[in-house]
Amino acid sequence: MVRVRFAPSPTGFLHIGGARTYVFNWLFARSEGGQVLLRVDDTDVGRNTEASLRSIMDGLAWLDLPWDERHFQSERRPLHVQAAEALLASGNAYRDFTKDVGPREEVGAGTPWLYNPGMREITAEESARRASAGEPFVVRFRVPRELPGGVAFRDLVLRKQFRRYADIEDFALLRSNGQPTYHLASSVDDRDLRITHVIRGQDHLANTFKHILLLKGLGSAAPRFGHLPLLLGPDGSKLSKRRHGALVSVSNYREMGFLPVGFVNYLSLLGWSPKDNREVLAIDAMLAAFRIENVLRTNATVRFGRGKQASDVDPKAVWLNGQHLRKMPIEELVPHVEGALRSAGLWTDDLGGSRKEWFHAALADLRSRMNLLSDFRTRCRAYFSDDFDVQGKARANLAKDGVRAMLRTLADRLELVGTFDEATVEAEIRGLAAELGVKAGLLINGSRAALTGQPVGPSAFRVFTILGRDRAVRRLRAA
RNA sequence: GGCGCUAUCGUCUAAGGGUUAGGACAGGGCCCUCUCAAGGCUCAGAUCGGGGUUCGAAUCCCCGUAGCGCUACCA
Repeated sequence: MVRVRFAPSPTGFLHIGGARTYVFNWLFARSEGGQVLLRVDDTDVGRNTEASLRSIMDGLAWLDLPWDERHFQSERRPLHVQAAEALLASGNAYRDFTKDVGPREEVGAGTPWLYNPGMREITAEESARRASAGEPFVVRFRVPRELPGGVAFRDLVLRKQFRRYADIEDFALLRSNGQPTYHLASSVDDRDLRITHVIRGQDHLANTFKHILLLKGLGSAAPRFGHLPLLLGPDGSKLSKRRHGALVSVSNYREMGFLPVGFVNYLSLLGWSPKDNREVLAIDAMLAAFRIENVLRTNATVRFGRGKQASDVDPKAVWLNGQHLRKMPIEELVPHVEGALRSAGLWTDDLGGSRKEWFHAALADLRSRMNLLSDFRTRCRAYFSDDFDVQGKARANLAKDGVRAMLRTLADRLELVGTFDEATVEAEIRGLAAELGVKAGLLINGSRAALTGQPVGPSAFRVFTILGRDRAVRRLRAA
């Protein structure tokens, strides 16, 4: 049984790179009939925040790709400590009494740091004595650097990987305060939670050699690994919360009005493709086409459009969302639009009841012009409320010679016609235009402006029937 | 500095020895048309550089170069 995990640390909001990692894990596991676990890697107690955890959970839930289990790493701490002690006992780890010097920032200083001198040689007896005497220490893994070989594994994405023991540093397992490090906690949990495949960013590649070593020291088999290419910001650097801020926050996309499937589709295409020129993919289509070995090895740039606005995301993402918006069954779209309308106070319960059919029909007419859910509460406002602004160009259309008077005449006539359908409305408008000797466009565009406050939108005749006779006539007169 | 990963239109990508190097977004044009979209058609636009191997290289190898990652008692 395939079991994957997504392991965010709650030290910031969910960003687009994390979301993509989740999407790839999910697609891989589900396409293999496997399970998806969520593991909150909260070992760095000092940096964890409740707000961050909430942001991550909300963001993942919004993606609508459900997980099977959720675990908190902090709750598993005894297991981690136990593993560290086992490694210490077997000689695969040792105590390092060097005092903490903080981050080593001397990059470019020549030889890389691999271990602190003198510490590997301390005998077990002396080590135990100093520890019980209260001397602070960190527990490090003893990399068998005296051996000629190295760690080899076959990556699901990058294929054959190898690193010499001599190039792997003696990484920490336990901090001097007794807290497990990420390496220890993550590896031990992967084992205990029976994770079969670890799919994570390429920034973890160097860690993987350590984790394989660690697991081997524990006498356990390592899972399979797949390292995803990184997502780069427009400036070319790895996407990060710190550098790219709200621009890469998943909540930004949600607030802009992305459909979960539109957003997931966009993410799925960053570093992967079904190889047959299809791009607009529903979840089941992604599932059917997904192959982890088809994931690219090259980093992808996330575009933010030309401007610097948070709303100015990759135009292709918006396009993809629009494709889903107009291709998905209306019934599936409805709850999303409902949410958008609710947030603007435009939702009334009859839209789900007595006027449900009308609502669905209106969406069918409107959605080809929309790309984001938010468009329904802005550009479509006049269809759901009598309280709407008249845009500049629409105002200009109404201000043209005698247009307002003509619209009132039109209102009078439409009030009297027998059936109120598109053909009738068109006949009345064209007839009136002919009588008055003006171009039909004058009345058509004027009508749209009066009815919707906008210079653009669906066929003006259609707008009449969407709004219905009463509202249409009222708005013509009020223009 | 050390250790790695990578390199195709502006961007996302297809082609894993043989194609006029394909598609999509964005951009230009045309059609449709009451507007705006949608849709259809179309134009422009790329194999980082240099060496090999081969009848033949975007594809395999090497060297450069560039970008990115890692190089913590962060994850």
